[in-house]
Amino acid sequence: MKGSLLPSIQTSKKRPTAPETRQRILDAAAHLFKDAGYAAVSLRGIADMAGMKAGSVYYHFKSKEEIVLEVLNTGIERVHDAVQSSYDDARESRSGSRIISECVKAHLNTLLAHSDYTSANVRIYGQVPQTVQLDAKIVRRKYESLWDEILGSVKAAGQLNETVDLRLFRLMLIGSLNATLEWFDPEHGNVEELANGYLEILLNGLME
Amino acid sequence: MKGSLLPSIQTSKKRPTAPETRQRILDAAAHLFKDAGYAAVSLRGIADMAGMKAGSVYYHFKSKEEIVLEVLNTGIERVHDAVQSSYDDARESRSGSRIISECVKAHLNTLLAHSDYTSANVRIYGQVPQTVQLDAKIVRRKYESLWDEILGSVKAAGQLNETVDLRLFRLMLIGSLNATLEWFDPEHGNVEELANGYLEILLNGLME
DNA sequence: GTCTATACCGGGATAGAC
DNA sequence: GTCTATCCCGGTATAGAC
Repeated sequence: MKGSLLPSIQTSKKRPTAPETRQRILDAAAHLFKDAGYAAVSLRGIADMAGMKAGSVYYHFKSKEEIVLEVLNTGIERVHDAVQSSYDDARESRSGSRIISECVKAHLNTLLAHSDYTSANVRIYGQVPQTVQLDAKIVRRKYESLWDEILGSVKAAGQLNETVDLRLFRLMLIGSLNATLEWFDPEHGNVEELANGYLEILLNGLME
Repeated sequence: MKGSLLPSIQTSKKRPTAPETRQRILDAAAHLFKDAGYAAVSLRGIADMAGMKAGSVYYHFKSKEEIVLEVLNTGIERVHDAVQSSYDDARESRSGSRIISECVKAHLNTLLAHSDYTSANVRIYGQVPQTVQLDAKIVRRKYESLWDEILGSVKAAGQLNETVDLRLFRLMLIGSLNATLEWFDPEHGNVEELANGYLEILLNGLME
């Protein structure tokens, strides 16, 4: 499941060409998108950062939409992989709070420190054309399912407050984690501390 | 403190003209901005929804930036007023959870059901030019201060978990509330139920 | 106070030389 | 595989008639 199954946006079969240049374009696009949003980023700007002229980009991609779709999907694939891997490791512990903690840290680290693709996804998903959103939704949903599986397994082990609505909690959790993008600066703050602070509130609650 | 004190963006002194038409333009802009983002909305689109031609808008506003700045500030003023009012009412109860609950409900109701201006602010703040962001930051900070006051008063009454970092909690709280904009549909769901679900997790925590 | 007309710019995208 | 040149469109903003 690399970049496969992209219904509406035509991703020209298999690109036989220059995987390295392709990457440079995608890296540049992800970096610019996460800072400036979708519409504000021009192909000229992307090309410039990738060290080429705008026209040359079209040898590698059919359109701006094809570029952004690949950025979007790569972004989710990266958090998905990171969280899946943390989940696989932590589930042996059979500790619900341990499992959730590790997965939250994986999500935050990928989002804030490791991947422009993931932060670009969070930042611009709501700004891209509907057709792109529709295509990107497939991979997104798989990521949501992963979290439902994680939280479901903890609940099944009887380690969760019975009254908590899992879907609602997942939405709140991912939403609050993604919202850190608006204010957290990884240059200044420490992601581990951030995660611990959030987890304390989420796991134990606010009230005395 | 209506729309006063706007340093960088020149808001032409005092508009002696047609407050009603002005409102129509701002209403249209807020509505379009909250759905499509900043760059994707054109002055032609705003004018169209306000029932006029693009050129006419410039009789009322100097630029797109002046329009968006006013939308942004109005959006914060509205949540601020709503939350302040709920806070004033609920503080008599001297119940920390009651106070927080009412203020959270006021924020969510304004954001999701009552004000396009507030949702526009949350949605597009990160997309507008730096100059506009800088000007809009003043009003934003006052709103953050209000929440610091609310949470601080509850903590001072000894009703909060001692270990909770108030600034971090404020960021997490507002972030998670604002993130509901991405998925919650007020036509389908009930804001009161949403608020109750969030509050249960935030106040009591997730773990058994 | 709103209109039409238009200037001006920068966007995405294509064609063809190299 | 990248370049230059160019097309076409739609954006913001202005000028001047009404």
